[in-house]
Amino acid sequence: MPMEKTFNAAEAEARISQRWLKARAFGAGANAKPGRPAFSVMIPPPNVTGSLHMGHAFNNTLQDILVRWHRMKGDDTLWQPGTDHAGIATQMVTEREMAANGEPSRREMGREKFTARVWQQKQKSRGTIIGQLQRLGCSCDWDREAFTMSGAPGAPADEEGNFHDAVIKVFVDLYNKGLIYRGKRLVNWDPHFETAISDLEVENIEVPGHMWHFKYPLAGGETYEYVEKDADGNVTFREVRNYISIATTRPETMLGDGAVAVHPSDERYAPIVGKLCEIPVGPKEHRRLIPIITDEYPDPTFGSGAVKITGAHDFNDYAVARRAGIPCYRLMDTRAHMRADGVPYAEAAKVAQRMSRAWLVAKGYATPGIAEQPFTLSEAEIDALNLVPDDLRGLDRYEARKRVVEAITAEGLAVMVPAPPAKPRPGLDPGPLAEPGAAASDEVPGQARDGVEMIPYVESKPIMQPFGDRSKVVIEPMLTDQWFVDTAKIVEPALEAVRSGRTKIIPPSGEKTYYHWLENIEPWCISRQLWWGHQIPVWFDEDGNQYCAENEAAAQAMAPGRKLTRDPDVLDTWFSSGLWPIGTLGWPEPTEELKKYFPTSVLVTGQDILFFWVARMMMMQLAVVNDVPFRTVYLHGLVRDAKGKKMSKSLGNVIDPLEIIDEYGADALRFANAAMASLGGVLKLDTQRIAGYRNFGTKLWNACRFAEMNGVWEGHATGPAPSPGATANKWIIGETAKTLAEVNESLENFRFDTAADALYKFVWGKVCDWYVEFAKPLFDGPDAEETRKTMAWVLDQSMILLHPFMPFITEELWGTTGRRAKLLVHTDWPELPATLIDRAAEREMTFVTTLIDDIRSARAQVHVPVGLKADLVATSLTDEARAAFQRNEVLIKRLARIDTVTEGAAPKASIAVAAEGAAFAIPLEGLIDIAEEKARLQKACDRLQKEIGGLKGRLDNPNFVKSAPEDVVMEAQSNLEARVEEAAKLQEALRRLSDLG
RNA sequence: GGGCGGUUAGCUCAGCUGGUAGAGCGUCUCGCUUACACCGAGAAUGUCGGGGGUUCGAAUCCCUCACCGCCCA
Repeated sequence: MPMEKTFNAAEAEARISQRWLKARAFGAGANAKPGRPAFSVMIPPPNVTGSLHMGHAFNNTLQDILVRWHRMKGDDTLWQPGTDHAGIATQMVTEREMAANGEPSRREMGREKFTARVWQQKQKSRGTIIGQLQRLGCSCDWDREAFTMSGAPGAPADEEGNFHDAVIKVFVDLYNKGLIYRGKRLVNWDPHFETAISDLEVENIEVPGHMWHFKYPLAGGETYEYVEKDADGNVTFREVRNYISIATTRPETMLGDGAVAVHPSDERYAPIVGKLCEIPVGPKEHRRLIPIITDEYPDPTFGSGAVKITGAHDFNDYAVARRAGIPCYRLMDTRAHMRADGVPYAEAAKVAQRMSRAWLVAKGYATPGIAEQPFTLSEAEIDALNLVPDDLRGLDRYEARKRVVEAITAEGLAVMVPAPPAKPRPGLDPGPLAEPGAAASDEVPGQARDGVEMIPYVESKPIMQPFGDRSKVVIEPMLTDQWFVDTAKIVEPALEAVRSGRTKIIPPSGEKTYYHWLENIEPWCISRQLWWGHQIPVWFDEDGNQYCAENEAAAQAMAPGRKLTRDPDVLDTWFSSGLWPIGTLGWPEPTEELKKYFPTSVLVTGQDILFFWVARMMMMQLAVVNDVPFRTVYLHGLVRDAKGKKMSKSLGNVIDPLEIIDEYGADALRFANAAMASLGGVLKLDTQRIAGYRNFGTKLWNACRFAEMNGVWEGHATGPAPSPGATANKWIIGETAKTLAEVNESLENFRFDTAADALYKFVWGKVCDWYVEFAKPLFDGPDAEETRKTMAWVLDQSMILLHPFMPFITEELWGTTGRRAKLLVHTDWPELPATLIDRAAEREMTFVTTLIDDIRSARAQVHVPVGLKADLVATSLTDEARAAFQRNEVLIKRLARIDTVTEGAAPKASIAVAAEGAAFAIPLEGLIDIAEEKARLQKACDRLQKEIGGLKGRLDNPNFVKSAPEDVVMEAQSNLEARVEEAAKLQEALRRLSDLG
């Protein structure tokens, strides 16, 4: 049955996939040859509930190319697949679906039932992305599919694997080594999911915001002289004040202020350091007094130079508070509503007041009263204090903000400025952004003073705000008990491994980023207040003592007779995926796979995930098994749309890889991915380009179809390169060997783009454009048999070399073009010696192809009809050129559309073509426009002259000849000679035409 | 503010350790020559972001400025 005109990807892909799977072609060690090394790759596990997007498609294409290549080379290959339980994301997806179905909420269900429900969701979703990866052609060992939560309590019976035990064991080990600790720390709190998240899961986005300026009155009506000076020390402003001016973007957090801080060098506030000031919110009779302290943190040039310190709700403030011993008062609950728990405000405020007083005494700013006892509170006692005034309790943080601003402004404690356009007073400098009343809700009637309308000073300005990368709500820094990995203690080996080259990161800029992050590593918060995940294996007794053990029985054994409760938190998903390399290979069992495939060869992943995952895997593997997880890390950029925009649903510019596969086939998408994969930078995806690579596949298809029509495949069997006699055949075999070398070298260096480029140029530019054309006349001559053999071999090599890039179409061709011993997926990657490259054949074919090109170009430019067969006169020929010409005369005549060839003098009316060692003329009396031909020749001469000028200039420069390497000088010399020769021939032709007039 | 990267043909990008710019797509002209119109033949197009420097020679190395992007504050 003759071949179709095009490859039917939609029909064939599923069928071919099935064949591979049925043959277990992707199993670990499939096609491995004795003595060959192992090659292993861990898939970056996609979210189990996710679906394939372009980033996955790109990432997995590259992995598959490497894996298929190594497998064909006979390496003992493993591509380990699997999915990630993705704590927050999966919990979110499940809850959303539950709500849509009208199922009971998570809280109504309770933890156990909910967890079971998420398992259902997982089983339902799991097939989606795995199936999509298979559609892309990923040759993972699917029988080994892993899951980061396999083996966890509650897992369905048919759920295989046991990743859970590995995770728990690592936690216990690290805990016992003192590398994991629990503590009350300020963490990023997601009020939507009501869990802590790591700083990497926070996106800082600049949004429009406001900065309010408020007066904090000094205690007891005290006053001081506030003086501002310019750079030369001249006084520019002087005023007696009874307050200190504070700027804030978050007025609601004033309730939790523990101090006001100024820079130690700030002379303006020196007189009042160590005094108390009043937080201007809350019931008047219970206003809290807080100390004015010094710290390096406040920037004297920013705002008023004074900063309120709210240790429990701001990371910078937290650091200041820790340094100064200032208490941190938590104001909000898990949903970022103002706290409604605890004793009434009046009582809490009284206790906090004593804290301030005690601080002054402790720091020596105040002398203790005779009966005054030192006053301290434990962390837990401070946390229990709710300093939210009764009327604000239970409010959302933004509602509370609004109320606080209103109350302060009404009381006259907002800093006031004259309404624009009047110029504001010095000392306040609202700047151009000063905006009366700010948001409509903040509007307060202006107060008349000295006849000028005064308004509250509220700056409208962009502020950086943290958002949860999943929930998209504003993150609240929150003081909570969390578990941390003491990363500082395990970071050094991870740094050392890259510094020493034990693990190589490419591109090298990735290494710089890696160092930068690890050298400034922060403790890693690994607890999450979720239900879906690995529950932390720590139990507490009634006294709060911790028992860390692999299970409850073991914990109980550590605490005989005590009643234990387990920590309800789960581990950060990245903690478990951090163990992906060893966990998927069966660790802690000393499995064969672990021995063979660990450390893994290559990790291919996006550069956005360097910190999240790569760096943490490095730290964890080194800490747990004292070895690097991978030899090489290949980082690639993010896939964008054709204009470079990030693909997002809201922008509507998402390109769905599955739609692309439907329309163009997986091979086209894969080849496009490979061709785009230059090192570094952004990846802009253009469907036109994908269509181009679909066409490329068709091109190969049709070359094979042509071969079939010419009986090339009859009796064909895969074998070594034939030894033909015809130059064209020798030449294409050499080209094949050169291409193989180029592909090998490119892939060794992870240059998927240059590998793809080399293959494209070879298959289209050499095989299809030239070799197939050469073969047509050869099939009619004495060399027909060897040409058939050569073409079969060359097309075989093309299929083999393209297979890692375009597995489907090549496997299909492989199956339809001959009797094959094995599937292409397991066919040996060729080893072609350089001796196959015949330099003489190469030179001869270059002569032939450039001559054909030049004749075609000359004809086209002077509008000789393509259909017209012209005559050719060789006006001069060296012996070598004559021999080359004669040997390939049939090819030249056919492709350049030449009728007869003679040697002799050029007729006057003819077009001229110069070649190496030869000059030709095509007599075309009456057919060509003399003026046009003259113009063409003149243009060619001009171009040559310019080149000659440049080359001469260089060679005439004694410094060039003296300092440049010898081969460069020689090359310039021979180039010059060739150009001069060519120019002479064209000049000669030009002269002949001029004679004609 | 700190760090990293980018700025090359209309578009998207290559261009290694300095030797005088390339590929795909798009554009234009011609063509149904029995593998392929998802095709063939031909053509056009760039003071390699600006300025300075090193060098016989710079897209390539150094400095500087401008703009863009990413990461971290």
